[in-house]
Amino acid sequence: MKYWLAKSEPDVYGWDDMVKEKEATWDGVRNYGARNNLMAMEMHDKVLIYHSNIGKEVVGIAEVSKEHFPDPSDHTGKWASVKFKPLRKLKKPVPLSFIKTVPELKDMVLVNNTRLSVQPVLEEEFEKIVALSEE
DNA sequence: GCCAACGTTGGC
DNA sequence: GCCAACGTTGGC
Repeated sequence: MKYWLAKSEPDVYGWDDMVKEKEATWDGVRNYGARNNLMAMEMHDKVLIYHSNIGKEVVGIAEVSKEHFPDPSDHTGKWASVKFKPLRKLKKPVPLSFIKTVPELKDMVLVNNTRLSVQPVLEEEFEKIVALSEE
């Protein structure tokens, strides 16, 4: 079981849109690092969904419901896409500004490489964020 | 709206 | 293969 974090701008496609559609196709990723992460995902891996720009917070947990396949929005055949199924919304969103103050989370890619839109998360980090969302 | 950080492109 | 120029992302 692996853990990930995926970013999305909520005014383009956010948590609520995922829930409405029951399953989200994560396409349009045009960054090699992010693509490599998409391709490393396996069924049922857990994914934190993060809202960038508006909110700047982790809002929910999803799981991988379809492993990588060619990105339908791409015609070069270079890019990959996956599908996520929303599992549950966090009781309380966990904002980036707060994550930055938590010593256990200071090494998260989210904090150190703000521009990577699909990134790995350690199990401890994942658990910590879930715990923080329930305080 | 600005700007820093980073990734990608293209000239050499 | 290096590096400058440029474009994009995303926090503030």
